[in-house]
Amino acid sequence: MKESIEAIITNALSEALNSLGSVQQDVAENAFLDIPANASFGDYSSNLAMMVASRTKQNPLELGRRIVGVLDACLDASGAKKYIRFVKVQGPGFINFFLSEDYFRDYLRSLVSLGGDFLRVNLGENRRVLIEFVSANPTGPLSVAHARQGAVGDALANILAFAGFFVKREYYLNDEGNQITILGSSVEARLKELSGEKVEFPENFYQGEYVIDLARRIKEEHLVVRDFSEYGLKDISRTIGQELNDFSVHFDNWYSQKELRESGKIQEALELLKEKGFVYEQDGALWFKSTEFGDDKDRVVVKSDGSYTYLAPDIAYHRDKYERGFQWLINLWGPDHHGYINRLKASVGALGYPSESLSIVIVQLATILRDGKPVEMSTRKGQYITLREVLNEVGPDASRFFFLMRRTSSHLDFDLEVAKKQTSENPVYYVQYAYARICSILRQAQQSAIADTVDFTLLRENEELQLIRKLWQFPYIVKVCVKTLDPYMMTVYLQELSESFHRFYDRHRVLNDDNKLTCARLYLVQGVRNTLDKGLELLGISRPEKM
RNA sequence: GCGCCUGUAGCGCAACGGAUAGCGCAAUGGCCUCCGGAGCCAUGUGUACAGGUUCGAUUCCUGUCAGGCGCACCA
Repeated sequence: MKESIEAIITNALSEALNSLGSVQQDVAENAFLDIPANASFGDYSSNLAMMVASRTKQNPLELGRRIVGVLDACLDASGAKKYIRFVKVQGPGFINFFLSEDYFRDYLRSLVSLGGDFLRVNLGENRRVLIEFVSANPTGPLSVAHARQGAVGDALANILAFAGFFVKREYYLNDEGNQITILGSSVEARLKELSGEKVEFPENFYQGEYVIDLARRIKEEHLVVRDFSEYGLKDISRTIGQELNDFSVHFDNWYSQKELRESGKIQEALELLKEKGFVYEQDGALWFKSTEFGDDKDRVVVKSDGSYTYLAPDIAYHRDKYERGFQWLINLWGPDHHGYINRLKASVGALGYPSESLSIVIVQLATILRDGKPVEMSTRKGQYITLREVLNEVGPDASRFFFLMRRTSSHLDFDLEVAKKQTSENPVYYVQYAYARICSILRQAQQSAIADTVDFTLLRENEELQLIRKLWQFPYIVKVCVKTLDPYMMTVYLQELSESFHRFYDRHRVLNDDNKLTCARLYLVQGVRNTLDKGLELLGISRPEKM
């Protein structure tokens, strides 16, 4: 009952609208119930009256008042009325709902007694989601761009799982092709160099220091390597896995492109498209009619020399994702791939799947600044800041928070010098500090102070009620993250929650002379702890009990 | 040339088409006999430009200007 008050209000609103006879179904569906930033506009706010009024040319304020007039009966029937202090039409026609203090106190009671699971929201209904991210070519260490994708993808996967989706994380491993061949040649050339041979090292070889390291290890350990590509691939993949692990980014599956090809699935997928009449031959190549699905031009899938373009295995790969039973595919890509969205969506459409079942999230680049100047990045030249360096310099918690702090679609400037200098001023510490403070309080609290029966009505200070209200917003924030496919709002929320806590802490003592009050406040900070704990966990950030 | 993203306070960024455009940093001044001062409180300037859509625009549309990125039978 308590957690579904949102549903009750939504139902009551549409019932009230119905009883007024002016049903505008499409409008009513687009109306929303929002938690306004400003508490003076209530705890829930609906724009329903304005939406309908604009369509029917009525006065929104007047319509709002008429809705409120009949709303009372609808709410009364559901038994929710005792939790609603009043409903008011404000501003240009918002219908604002003000919940009672007891409602919030009941929320706190449930939160503490049920713990983190109480916060869970079921939006996914166990729908199977495959989220694919990072998928960097295993030809060099991960860059900061990959790091950001890792942070966003991992957090997003956590949030989706928490919101009731069945989530699997996947890394698509490009373990064959030109790039890998060149990698092998690069390693071999460096090895010869180390042995004193004079070899040429072409422009298109991988120039990075790590190739030399790799070759040096082969030489020093007297390894017999038959296939340098294979060796380089294995070694670098292992390094990538290790780095991601140190960054708390985990995958359920590493999907090999090589195995995909060997399984014959690429051919199968192309046959399928052929049967459906979506491919044709021209100039000796095989083309996919992606224009029939909204792409600007058709795309080659098999080159005139008989080899596949990148698109061919990708079509097969995505078909395989669906074949494995996933209903929703989420791909995180860098901005350099945005031109690729249409053709992949076209592929999915051609295979017969709804285009909404594939979501592409473009993770904008993180520009690395050193001494205020952007660092040129190129995998080939081996000039870039690696995930490893960021981890060493800034640490996993701060860097993860940092990568998530801006909207995923926004550019991110990351000045290494500043990040290092301001480590203690990084917002992540503000949040973690709140957590550590609470742990400290709980350590000092007498066990006896935590009673079975708590009088939550003792929590009546402004800062206390505001803090509980903030706690109560957590499930709403989870919903926003799912809707926007962006963990960013969670970072904002955790900072706001910490702020509410610090303010409360500064003005009121938790451990005080009044046993009953102490007890109630201990429950309050326990609730804050549960919520911070869950929020940080979803973002993949540690919760230190001492700092 | 075509396409995508971005122009908001000194800097970095917020604001499902909503209400008085917010937050952090930096700056100035206050707050520890008391649970962790990595904290709290106070102080203020702004939507690149020109039109349009509507009850209402930072948000949507058109154009101009400025910045970033992408436009392969590469991956």
